[in-house]
Amino acid sequence: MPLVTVEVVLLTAGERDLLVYLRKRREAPFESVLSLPGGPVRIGESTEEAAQRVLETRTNLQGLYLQQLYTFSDPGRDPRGHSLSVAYYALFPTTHQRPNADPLEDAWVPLRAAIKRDLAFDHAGILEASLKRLQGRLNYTSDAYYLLPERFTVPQLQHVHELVLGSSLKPDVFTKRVRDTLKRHLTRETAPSNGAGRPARLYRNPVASGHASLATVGGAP
Amino acid sequence: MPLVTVEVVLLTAGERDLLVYLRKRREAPFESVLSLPGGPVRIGESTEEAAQRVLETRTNLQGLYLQQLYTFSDPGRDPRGHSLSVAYYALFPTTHQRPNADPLEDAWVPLRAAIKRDLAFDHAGILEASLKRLQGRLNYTSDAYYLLPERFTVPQLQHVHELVLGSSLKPDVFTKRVRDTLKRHLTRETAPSNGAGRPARLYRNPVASGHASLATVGGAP
DNA sequence: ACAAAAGTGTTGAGAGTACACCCATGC
DNA sequence: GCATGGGTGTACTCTCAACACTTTTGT
Repeated sequence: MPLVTVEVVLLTAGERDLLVYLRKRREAPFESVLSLPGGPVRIGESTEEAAQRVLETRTNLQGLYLQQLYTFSDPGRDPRGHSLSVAYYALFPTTHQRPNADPLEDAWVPLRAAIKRDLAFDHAGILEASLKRLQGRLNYTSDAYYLLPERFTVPQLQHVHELVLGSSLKPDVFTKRVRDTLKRHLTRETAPSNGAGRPARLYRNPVASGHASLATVGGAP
Repeated sequence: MPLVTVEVVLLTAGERDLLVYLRKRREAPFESVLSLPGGPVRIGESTEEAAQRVLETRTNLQGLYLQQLYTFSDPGRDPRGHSLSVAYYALFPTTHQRPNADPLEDAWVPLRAAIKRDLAFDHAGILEASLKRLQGRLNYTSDAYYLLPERFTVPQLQHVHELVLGSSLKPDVFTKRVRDTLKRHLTRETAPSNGAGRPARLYRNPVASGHASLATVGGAP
């Protein structure tokens, strides 16, 4: 029987690209190579529970939005022997500060750069599949909102879309596309001005309930 | 470690609904209950290879179009113990006759009826997920063509779309939607008349290469 | 006042729908 | 010829992109 593991692609919105959480492996094979957080699935737990457990162990984050991506089962993907990985992607909102335990151990890496790097196992391929899936789901799911804080502006939402698509969008066109669906969530507040220009209006995040929470303090970070 | 298996949702186009291939279980649990063809994944084979092997063992069909659906891992899904199933759906064109070994052992069941039945394990849920996925992919993939023979007509293609969507489409609207993409594959032949009305024009199937082939004769069929 | 960014109103092109009409076959 | 179903052409609608314009802030 192949060994069953999960891998988690933890993503958040950075300045110029999506950022993916990677950690430096301590064990062979691929010692000191960057890899996705992951681990074996235990008896009696679903793969989704395993993914949540891995996330909490590595980053102290609980209850993140998870989406099953694909199951990778090429017998050659792990040099130690046949292992099968159920990959999930997790979306971390820009609400809180990003957890980052030890700069020598883990890192937030720009996604497109990470895909081109030499990562452990087939993890570069898993990142590529995550990006493609996210791009495909962008316009008919709420995925983008899981990358935004509890209050956000249209320009912020546009920025997330641009990060996912990897191209820039025209502000007026984008605004029109989302105005109708968003107006239900308009607040009377405006965002603090960011130096120049008119401040944007704030919207309530429609998926705020599913947002991240830091686990009870006591863990590593 | 959970046990790793594959399940295959083998679908084809029937008269009034999609048909799914189910077989009557011989073993406990769920003895003599209808279930999806499936089986354990062997060391050294990918889940896709395992799915192909299961298909060939059960139906003598080789090289069918397969699509990974989802991985089901609820620890309670198998009463014997924790097992994880990677589900695939397979599309069987209406080219050849449908294989059907023993009417007491296996059957082609209308999909929507099957979803409502009491099937073994969580197989009804797997069927439901297959239908939803197929519906979502219908308009931006070639899935529909994998259900059609090597030569097909626009009304046949429309019929497949109607089966997947579960609703009827207007012939003129549908024709316009597919005409441009299809005209590259128009042949000079026309279909034999089906009793009344003008015969439809035949098109070459754009995905005919990926079609089914019966394995070397010698098995059960 | 001016620059910068947010937000709005108007126009025009393209996709998709409805409707009407023409074509090829069996009886 | 007529019924039946396949195929096409035309007008209408609705969405979406482009462009021009107004609003609100910081300097």
